[in-house]
Amino acid sequence: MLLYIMSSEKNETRNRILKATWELLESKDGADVRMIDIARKADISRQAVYLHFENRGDLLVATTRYIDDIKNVEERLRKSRQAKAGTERLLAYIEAWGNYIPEIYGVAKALIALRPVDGDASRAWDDRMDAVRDGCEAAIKALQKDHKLLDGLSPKVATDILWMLLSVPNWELLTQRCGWSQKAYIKHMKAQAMRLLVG
Amino acid sequence: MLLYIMSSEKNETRNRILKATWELLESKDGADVRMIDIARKADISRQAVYLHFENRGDLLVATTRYIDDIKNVEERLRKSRQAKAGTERLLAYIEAWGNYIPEIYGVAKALIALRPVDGDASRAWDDRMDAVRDGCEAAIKALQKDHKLLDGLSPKVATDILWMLLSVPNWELLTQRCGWSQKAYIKHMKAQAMRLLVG
DNA sequence: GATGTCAATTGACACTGTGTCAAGTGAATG
DNA sequence: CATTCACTTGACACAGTGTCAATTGACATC
Repeated sequence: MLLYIMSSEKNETRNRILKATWELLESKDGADVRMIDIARKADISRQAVYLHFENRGDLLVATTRYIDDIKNVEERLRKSRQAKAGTERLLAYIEAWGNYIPEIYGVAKALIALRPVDGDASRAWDDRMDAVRDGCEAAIKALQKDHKLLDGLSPKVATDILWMLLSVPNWELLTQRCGWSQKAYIKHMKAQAMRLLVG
Repeated sequence: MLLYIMSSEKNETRNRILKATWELLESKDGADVRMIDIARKADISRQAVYLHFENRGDLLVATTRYIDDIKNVEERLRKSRQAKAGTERLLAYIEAWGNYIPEIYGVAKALIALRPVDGDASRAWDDRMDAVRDGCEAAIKALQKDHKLLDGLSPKVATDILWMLLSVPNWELLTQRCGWSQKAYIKHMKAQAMRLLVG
């Protein structure tokens, strides 16, 4: 307990930086969030940010971890794994991940924007997407076990398709540019997955 | 004829810059192509690039136009519009656009990367995507006319779905990260469109 | 109460890339 | 011969990232 408080106290500034980063990335729809903006929001000097994070990429990566912690992704996705029947599980996964996207969208956008330039950001984002792919793969495996996978579709290809369907750019296109509500997005994604994967 | 030669001669350097930009964006998989790289490849000084293009965004936009001209997009897409039956037309459009993506991929990537920062690049890319959407909409309309549109699907939603399916990020995910061949990509996209839209 | 530690501050600076400007060159045009 | 045009060169402003050295103020320890 003492240890917990200590580390919490010690990381107070660090957490304030992470929170500031998150909030700025969420609010400013663009990714033109500078280090100085973050510092100002966290009420410290620009240089002090570098006492806690090596560079911009490092900070963004840490921010995604921070959000995961607070939003408790693991918990949510675990629930989707409890569904027994293959199709139920597929739908539960779509619901869990699909509803998580809007919560990380701000950071995701910044990370994607940094991708061509920053190797760290690139790796961080790819790692996260690989994790999503694992989830897709597991859902497809469950489908296959129940003999519900569409005829002529290999698990690999089915996983690829589901992964594509649930990508952040697709969510962005449909909800931000096409004006779909989050509810409509989830509904249609479920319907599409059923049509494309379940036979 | 004289006029043609004159303008061609006059624009020789301009075309060399466009060609250099294109080639660099294609070759360097990243988008870290600097103005000086382009200038060097075009065999002129960095500053001279600004005699032909206002800024980086302007140059990138002009490069997409240049590629369109050389690759003759209009011609290709027009062919897809000649198909009479709704489903034929849908498939022809997927084939035409789907096979065009790899040819503009390098520039597309650079333009997308610039999006959060540069307003010009943003607008340029959005314009191009709007044009694709128009193509999708026309294909869906043709489908509807033939009473082939899946029951319960509005033309708007159907257009959105087709647009999403044929997006560049999806192409990137499937062919670059999942290792699909271009041929497999086209085949599966057609199959998916049929499942999702045709009833 | 002196000492040391530690987080943070301040001001300065190097570096990169974009975009601008002024002066100059060299070849073609009239 | 003078002008024009595309281009060159060198210099510079500006923005953003990342680094460094010297300093401050709080807190802990002996």
